[in-house]
Amino acid sequence: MILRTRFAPSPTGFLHIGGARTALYCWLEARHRGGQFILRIEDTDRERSTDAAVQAILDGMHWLGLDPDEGPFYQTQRMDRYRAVAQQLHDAGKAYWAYESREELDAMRAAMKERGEKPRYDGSARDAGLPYRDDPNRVLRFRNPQTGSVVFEDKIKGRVEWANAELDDFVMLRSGGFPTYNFAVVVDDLDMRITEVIRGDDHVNNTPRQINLYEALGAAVPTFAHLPMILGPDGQKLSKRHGAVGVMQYREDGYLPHALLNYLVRLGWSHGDQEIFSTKQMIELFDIAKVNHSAARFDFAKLGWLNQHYLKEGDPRELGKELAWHLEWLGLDVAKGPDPAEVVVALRERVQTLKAMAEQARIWYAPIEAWDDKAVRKHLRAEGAADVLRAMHVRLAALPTWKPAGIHALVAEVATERGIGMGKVAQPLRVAMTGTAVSPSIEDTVYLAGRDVALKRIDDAIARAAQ
RNA sequence: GUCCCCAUCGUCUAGAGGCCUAGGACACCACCCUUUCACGGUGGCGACCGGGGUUCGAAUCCCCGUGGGGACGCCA
Repeated sequence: MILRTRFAPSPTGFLHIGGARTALYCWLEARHRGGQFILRIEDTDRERSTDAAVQAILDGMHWLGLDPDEGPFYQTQRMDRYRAVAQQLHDAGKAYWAYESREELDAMRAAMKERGEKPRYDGSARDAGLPYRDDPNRVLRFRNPQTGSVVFEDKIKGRVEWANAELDDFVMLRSGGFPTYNFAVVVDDLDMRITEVIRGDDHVNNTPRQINLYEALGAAVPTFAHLPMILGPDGQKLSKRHGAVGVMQYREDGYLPHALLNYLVRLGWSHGDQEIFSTKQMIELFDIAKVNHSAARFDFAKLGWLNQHYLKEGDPRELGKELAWHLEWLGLDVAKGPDPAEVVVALRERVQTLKAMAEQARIWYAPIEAWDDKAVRKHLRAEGAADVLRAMHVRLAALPTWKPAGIHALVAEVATERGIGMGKVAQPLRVAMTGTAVSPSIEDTVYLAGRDVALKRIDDAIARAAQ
């Protein structure tokens, strides 16, 4: 039997970091073991599901390169099937109709809590044999076993045993006729021939109910693997405040999909001391059974480090395309400046994200907007700075080929000629080019500006130095 | 409240009874490199939650405590 995993998000929000890791692990497990990866959208909650969220999830998965072998399947398109299975279970005496109102249910739970018990449905209608009737409170409940226990071998957590006495008769079909999560999941996983269910830790306690359902259906139970949660940097549950923004937000913030994948694969799993994994290595080495048992915190500093690692390793042409996207996002016209691929090479050792890179590259695509007073005073109005700038202007204007190496030679020449350090030449020039005292190597900074812009900025700087 | 799970540097983790004087990475600090900022290099700081067992020997196994997380819906 071929291994099949699935990622089954509900479209009530974007694909966040926790979901992305679950998807990655499902995908890796399938790839590692030559299986198939299925995507299913769990949209039975019509109140909260949105088309925009569906699209956000699809976009996020695609951006990360986690394309499914099958799907996306949508639960809302399988209603007939859920109803048929529900009917079948009802006819077999394994489900029953119940008509308690929400208020009654609330009161029931409140009373149990009062008594120090676990709040749950008390099974009032379980043996009442109530017939189907048109009632706004009508739900179909599963007749869960009341004795014994459910045992399963979780691939991550190990043996898990759950007393049936802890479970209640959960709702399978809501009053509107829509299936609930616990019911739909089982029917879907069965129909889609899922052999390995990999999902978040928050589903462990749903597992025993689902296993009981499989058994009521006389079906084979898949294996389960429950992933520990990802917490925010403060150790609290991930929320919008932390990293719980959509995966596409990471793109906007300048992260590379593979950096995110590499970060995520190491969050809860490891292979000795290895930190860097290519996609191929992840597939080769990933082992669901070696996933950690404890929750992990999300750390932006390490993600940043990984991102820069891939910025430094990547193909400048490819990275340049993505940089162009960020430049446009900042409202800059890429056509008005240097080839983004060259900018990548000049800046990738000094930034962690493409967003920061685009911001620093601004000086080559648009006029200098802000002057750093301190830098102007210290370098532009320094003794001999104007003279150095004039000398550079003359030489740059006459430079035969506009290349970094040639520019560097001129800077060295002017410094030697005057018996001053390189810094005395480079810094005034840098401020002239950028308005600040910080930028890439001076030859790259000048080169990327282009000859015309460079000469004009030197003129402007000489004027400014005299002010 | 009830049930379930978890517990090694600030963070991610290595560790499957002696290999541990607890290793790596990020972060942090110092120095080196240097035309700025970075990158890089070298070094440093830094952890087995507490208490009981088991054992010749425990970060590793067991129990209790503590702390953290999750779940208890006609949400997933």
